[in-house]
Amino acid sequence: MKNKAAPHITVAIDCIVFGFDGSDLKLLLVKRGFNPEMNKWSLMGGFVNEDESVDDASTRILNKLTGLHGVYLEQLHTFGAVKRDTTERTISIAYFALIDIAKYKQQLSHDYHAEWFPIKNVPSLIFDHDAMVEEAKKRLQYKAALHPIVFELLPEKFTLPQIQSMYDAIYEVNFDKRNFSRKLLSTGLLIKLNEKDKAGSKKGAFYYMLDKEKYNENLYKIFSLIITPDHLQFL
Amino acid sequence: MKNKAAPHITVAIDCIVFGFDGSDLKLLLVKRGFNPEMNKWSLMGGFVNEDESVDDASTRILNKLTGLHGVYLEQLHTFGAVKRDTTERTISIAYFALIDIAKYKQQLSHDYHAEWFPIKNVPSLIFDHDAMVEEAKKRLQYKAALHPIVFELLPEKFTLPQIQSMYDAIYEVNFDKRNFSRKLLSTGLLIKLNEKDKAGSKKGAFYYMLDKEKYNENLYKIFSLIITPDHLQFL
DNA sequence: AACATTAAACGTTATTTTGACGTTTAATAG
DNA sequence: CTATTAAACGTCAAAATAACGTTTAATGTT
Repeated sequence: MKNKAAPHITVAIDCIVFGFDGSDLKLLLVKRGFNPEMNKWSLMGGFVNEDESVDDASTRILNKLTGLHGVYLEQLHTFGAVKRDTTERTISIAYFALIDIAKYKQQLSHDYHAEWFPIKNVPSLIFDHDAMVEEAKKRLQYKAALHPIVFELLPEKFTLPQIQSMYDAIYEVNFDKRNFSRKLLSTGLLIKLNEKDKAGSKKGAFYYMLDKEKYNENLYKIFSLIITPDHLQFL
Repeated sequence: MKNKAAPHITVAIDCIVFGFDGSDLKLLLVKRGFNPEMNKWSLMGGFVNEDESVDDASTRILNKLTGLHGVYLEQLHTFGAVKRDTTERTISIAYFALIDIAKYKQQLSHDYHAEWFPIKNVPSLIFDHDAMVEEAKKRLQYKAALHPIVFELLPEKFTLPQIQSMYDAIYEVNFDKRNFSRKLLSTGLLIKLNEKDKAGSKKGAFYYMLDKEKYNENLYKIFSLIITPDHLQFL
């Protein structure tokens, strides 16, 4: 099939930005600043330029809002219904990002009116953005079942109760804290520090960090956290 | 950001078609019929029309070559490097399909010169099609770890040695046949038939089929097939 | 200083699952 | 009737599991 007759379509990028603040999983939304659907909550997005790859475009767009570099960013799914945008035919390549909220600099929020929402309390969004968020949540569940990517949501040092809170939020279940802790520590992925975080209890919880040297050989062990039927409801 | 200034880009579909013939996992390739790269092996593809969604486009393109309906088709990844196509800027939305080769009607192969290749013996492909195949293999490994989608590669009735052969091919390992069989049967996903397939041995192997009634409640159990470190090398 | 309180840490137990592997069986060929 | 072959059936010690209880560290109050 020759290329010349092929239609040309506008290609957009939409970003589903997940953040964790130490106790809750959150989603970053922006107020749309123009018609149609002005002033409604939306995912952050933009268009792909002619001289950049779609991955470069998504990095540029994400950096423009958050000011962050080196954020975990993964392509999710391309949404391509004919009438998904009311102005003209547009396909959107959706990416999801994982951000430690403590690292997020809010310097751009006056430009975009960006705001974090708890994942359980997301307002209705424009176009197919609701569907994008659902798809991203599901992808996160799949990915986190077999890969420790959710550590991208944590700061360099974190506690066991914090990690568990994050897993509880992602899978929408309550893991047994004794079994969760035993299994996670048995993966060999963590280094225990001598400092404690006293914010959550009187005793204080030990800080941990990822053992980068053993990461590659132990990362597959993360699956053992989720093998109980209750934790596999997302399938 | 307003839409009017956004560039328009050609949007293509490329299909990675996996098939299983009862003993080997295979990939369907076509000989490219026009320049550039005429007569070289390539994935099957086409362009998205203005009046169809990307999912409809992929179904149309796949049906055009294979003649099959109801084929398992899943969006894989959008490839969007600037110069991935030498004629003009094109992004490609890659899908992978799973086909039972016995159902495949070769009526189109004179149009496209389509041919099955064993997954371990794939020739070099045009553009970024090699990367698409690698990405699809990895996605299949991820997906099959948590979901019994690979049954889409099997006929209605299949044997235990056939399923294992398929898993061995997907994960590039040799599962222990006694443990594999015990675990798979313990999922409750299969119904044992009274017929035997005598092609592979003198005793003959019992046929099984999927228990559709118990599918939803048992599908998560498929993960138990792959929890040994050797089987998780794809992570 | 003593006591109360709280969440984190440490732990127990019966059951289930696991990997590694051997043996028996069904059916065909000679 | 015997030999052969792959499928089916199985054993076993070790490891992991879910469910849950107890102890500890540290702070606040009296």
